[in-house]
Amino acid sequence: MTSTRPLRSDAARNRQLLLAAAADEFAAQGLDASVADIARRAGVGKGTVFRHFATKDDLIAAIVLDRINALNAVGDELLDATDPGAALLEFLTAAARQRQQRDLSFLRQAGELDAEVTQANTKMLRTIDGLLDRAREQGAVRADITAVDIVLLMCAPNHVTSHLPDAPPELWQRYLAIIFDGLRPQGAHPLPQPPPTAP
Amino acid sequence: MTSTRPLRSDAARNRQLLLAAAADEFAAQGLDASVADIARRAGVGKGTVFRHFATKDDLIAAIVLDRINALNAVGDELLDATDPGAALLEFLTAAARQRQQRDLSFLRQAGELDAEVTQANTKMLRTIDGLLDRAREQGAVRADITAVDIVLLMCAPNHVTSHLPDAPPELWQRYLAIIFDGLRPQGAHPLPQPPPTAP
Amino acid sequence: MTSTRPLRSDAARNRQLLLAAAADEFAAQGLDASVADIARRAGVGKGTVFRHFATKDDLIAAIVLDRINALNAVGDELLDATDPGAALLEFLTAAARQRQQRDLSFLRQAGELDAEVTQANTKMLRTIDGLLDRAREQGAVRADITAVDIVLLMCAPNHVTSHLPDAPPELWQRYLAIIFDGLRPQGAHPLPQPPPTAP
Amino acid sequence: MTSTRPLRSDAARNRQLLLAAAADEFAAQGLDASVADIARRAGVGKGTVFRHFATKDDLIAAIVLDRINALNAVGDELLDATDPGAALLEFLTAAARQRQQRDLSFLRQAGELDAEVTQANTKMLRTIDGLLDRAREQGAVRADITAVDIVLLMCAPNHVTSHLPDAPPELWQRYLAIIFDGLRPQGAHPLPQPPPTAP
DNA sequence: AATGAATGAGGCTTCATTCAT
DNA sequence: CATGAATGAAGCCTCATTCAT
Repeated sequence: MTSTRPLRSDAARNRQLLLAAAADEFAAQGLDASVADIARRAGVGKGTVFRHFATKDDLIAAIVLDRINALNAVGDELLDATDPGAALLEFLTAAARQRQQRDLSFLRQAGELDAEVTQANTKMLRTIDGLLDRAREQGAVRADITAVDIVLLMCAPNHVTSHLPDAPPELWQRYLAIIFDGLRPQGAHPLPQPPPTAP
Repeated sequence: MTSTRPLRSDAARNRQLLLAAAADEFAAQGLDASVADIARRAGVGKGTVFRHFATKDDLIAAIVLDRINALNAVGDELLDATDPGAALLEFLTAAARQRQQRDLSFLRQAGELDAEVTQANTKMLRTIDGLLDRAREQGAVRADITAVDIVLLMCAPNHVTSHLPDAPPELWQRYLAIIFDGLRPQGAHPLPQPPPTAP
Repeated sequence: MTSTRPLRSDAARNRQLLLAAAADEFAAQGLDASVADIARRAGVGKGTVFRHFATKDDLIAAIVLDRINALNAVGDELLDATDPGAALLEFLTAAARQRQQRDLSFLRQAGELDAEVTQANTKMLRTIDGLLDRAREQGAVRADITAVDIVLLMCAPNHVTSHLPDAPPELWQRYLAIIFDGLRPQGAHPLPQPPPTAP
Repeated sequence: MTSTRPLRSDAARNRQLLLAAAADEFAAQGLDASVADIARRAGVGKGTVFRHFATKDDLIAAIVLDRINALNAVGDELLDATDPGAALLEFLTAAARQRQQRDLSFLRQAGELDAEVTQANTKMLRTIDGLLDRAREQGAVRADITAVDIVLLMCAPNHVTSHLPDAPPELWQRYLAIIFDGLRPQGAHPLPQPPPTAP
């Protein structure tokens, strides 16, 4: 599915419809939104979902992959930004905005999925490493933070606000700001645990 | 548990067994761990679960209630601590240690549940308010942080580490430290969004 | 249980309490009222129900037996009545009043139960035969009716009114009257099917 | 079935299979025949039952609706019959034949179910009113009988025979004849209770 | 002898997935 | 290719019955 067949015009359209519908439905109902609901929202038959994604998990993985790739694109552009500190914040902002509303933490589920997601994740780590290095050089970020730290903290703002029934849609910005302040060198205290390794 | 019947000798034991088993199972498999699995882990029959908790949701609520009450107890003691900043950190540490390993964020689901949990939550907010006031006076915490902020951020360290398949059990301390650094006055930047109100 | 042990004073009381409570509960909720509900209504523990009646079916059988015996007593007295036609109507009235409100047609279920009920049923048939013979002689009842017919038609008035959600409590009298008119010789048409035999 | 979708070729067949199987199973085991048994008898999977009838109650309602509609069709034709008295008897015969063997008195349960059944019931009352008026004019039926009486008495013949373990399949005709004789003007005695109102 | 805790079979229902149309 | 019908495993829950207290 990486680059097998070019995929016919309307089949490609259905695929996009489905990814969008699934993302919406998962956002609205959580990870156990039913395939039937997704199909209905996409305006296609239930069977069509399985023609495009052999498994519900595959569908989830595809969404995750899409998101990581989009983030990677953003990240790559930001590597050339003039203000590295602002660039890193921008990256985290982009990440949070993506998951708006509800925390789509299928990341874990998807982590068990093969090749593509893992690969995209690895690439993301490299990109973040780049952003981080530059920000650190600039003194915008404390020294004891690694790319894995960033990946993990990335989900926090959305998760945190998901506990509030009627949170205003941009509330995550508040918590991203707090966390980002925690990443600055000013007032940084030594960290009690070493950074984790593999993502 | 409010103040109904004393509960017979062994029934009480089973109730505790079940609460523990359920917490474990939820931690291991997420919120949709099956009642059957919980019963099996507790070493009782499936029916026994329902004798103690009329509904799966009731079981969840009971766990949540237990935890909130425990936290409230810790919090109340910490109100008398000599170092208010350390006390707040201590409180957050206790909270995170409770959820060890995996993020038990049924809090939201349970929030919709009746009287007792809501009430305990309200009390927790008041307790945190107390801790926060004192820490703020001492200059250990920035001024623009509210008790609701704390409640929301409380879950973050565990959630964050839950994305790592084989995270070391104490890794959450690292992220709690980072977040707590974000709560300090040093290096604090103005927050882009106002604090949310009702929990 | 026929006449084994005299049954201690309060045990006998509990037995009556249970029979009454069960009859009420069955009348109120239908045949699948739970044993727990019955016990609660009787004000005893669930276990006590099973001490008195080994099985839910046994409990039902006991109720049925009680009722049949009561009817038999009424029937025996009516054998000496001066107006045989009125006596038969009286008997049917007594039968219907017993089942007031809801049709307790456990008769069938109970029919599968051994000795006692069967025996009481047989006796009832004989009693009805007596009532019927005398009424027939008097010309109050058509000739082609048998005791089994009476036994079967006995349940009809209550059953019929049970289909009305808010039937007035004495409505069954209306249908008993209609059916009884159908048993009179005046305007009787030949019956298309022979009378059934064994009850 | 109201007027939604045409229903695909084989789906329609399964629907009929299910209705038939359900009626059989209910007749054989009473109203709490299990959905699993019904599915097995229909030769389909358990899930298929729920594809066609969202709920066990819906299935029951569908059966009831089918039957009432069929009866209504019969009744409408009989409105044009030459002998009104015979027509009414014919109607009651059709009703009883439908429920052959065992009394399917889900009518009450279904009465609580929405629109369609209620509506069909109302129509049935009107039809019976028509049959009754004409029979009364002809002097074939006593004056104090209402359509609701007929609806209620309709179930009696089958119910009555259901208490006999091995009743011959046409035995209900005997009791219908007796009851119908009770509806004739000859030998009618005044009724002790007024007719009920709403069905 | 009574109580109520424990049990597990069985009921209804949902849902991912397969398959005939 | 798309559709939606069919399937059966699995989930939550109820309840008659047994058993320790």
